[in-house]
Amino acid sequence: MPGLDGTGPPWWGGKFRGCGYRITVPRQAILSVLSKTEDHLSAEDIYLKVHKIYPGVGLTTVYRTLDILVNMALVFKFDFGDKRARYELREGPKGERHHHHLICTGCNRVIDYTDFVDEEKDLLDKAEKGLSKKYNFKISGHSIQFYGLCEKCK
Amino acid sequence: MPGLDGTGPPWWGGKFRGCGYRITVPRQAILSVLSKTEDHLSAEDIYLKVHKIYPGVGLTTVYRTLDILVNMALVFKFDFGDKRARYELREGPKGERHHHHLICTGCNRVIDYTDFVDEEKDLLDKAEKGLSKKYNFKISGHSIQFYGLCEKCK
DNA sequence: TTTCTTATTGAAAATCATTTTCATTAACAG
DNA sequence: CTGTTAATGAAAATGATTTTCAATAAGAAA
Repeated sequence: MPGLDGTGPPWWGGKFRGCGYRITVPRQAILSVLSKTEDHLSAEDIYLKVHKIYPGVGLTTVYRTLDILVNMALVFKFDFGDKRARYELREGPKGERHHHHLICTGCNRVIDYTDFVDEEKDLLDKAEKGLSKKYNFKISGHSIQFYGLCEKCK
Repeated sequence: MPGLDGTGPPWWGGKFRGCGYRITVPRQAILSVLSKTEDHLSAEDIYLKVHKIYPGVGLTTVYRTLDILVNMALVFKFDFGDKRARYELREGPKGERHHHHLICTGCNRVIDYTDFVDEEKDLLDKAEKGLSKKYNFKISGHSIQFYGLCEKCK
């Protein structure tokens, strides 16, 4: 198999080893695909892209690798309400961008937005503190999303 | 079939007709179950409860009815990350309570909370206005949830 | 480099919530 | 009471994801 292109976050090699995982061609290919897009790809989207370059890589491996990447906190997994999960590298091509999603219930298009995230952060921090104390809950994450109809669909 | 107990929101009879739907025994039974719980029931949970009293009612009908109820805005449909959808009557036994969810990723327990919902509402209103203008998006709803580990699981 | 161990893999089968199909039944308008 | 047709249940279909299992390849050790 030909070598990879070396794109993608440079640090995951070490992180992988650190977690006891082997660095394999399919895993590199999947990370490479994720690192080259701004989109919210489904497992099958990723499979198709990887498959073009490495036809040997199967869908099962894509699922397994994505699971690992999510557990390693290298990748976000989202659920936008259609059945398939979507995946996004935490550190995108332009560095980490904290953002949320605007989901069109008409065409399933997803718009990233970064407006209000600062205000949101304040509120979320406050809520997190209050809730974790009141309910004795160890909060590890949150999700905010808006649903509606995009320009074209409304 | 024996009659129903007459619990549940009193107004849905008319609302049903208004939408051109027939009032049937399975539909009444499902609404009755929903109106008697504070829990976040899955379709199968509801099926099992309904089935105890009306063994003739099938799971398919539960799914179909829930779909209708969600579309009529009588019921909320949630996705807590385990695969099954959860359903909640909008107007619960104690009247409508605007609340959000704290989801334990350990045991899948869900805690309703109403703290911070006022502050959240302010933020959400502001965000909704801003986003709908900026992205020309007609916002129809939102979802906020926190994930973490509950008392027992952490 | 070569060998060895075992994590990783792909293909196919299994899962499982949800949806569809279709012949039968029951709401309810007239 | 009767006719129309929406609603129903059982079974089959769907579709994303997971599991199984024998074959393969990563990387430590020799």
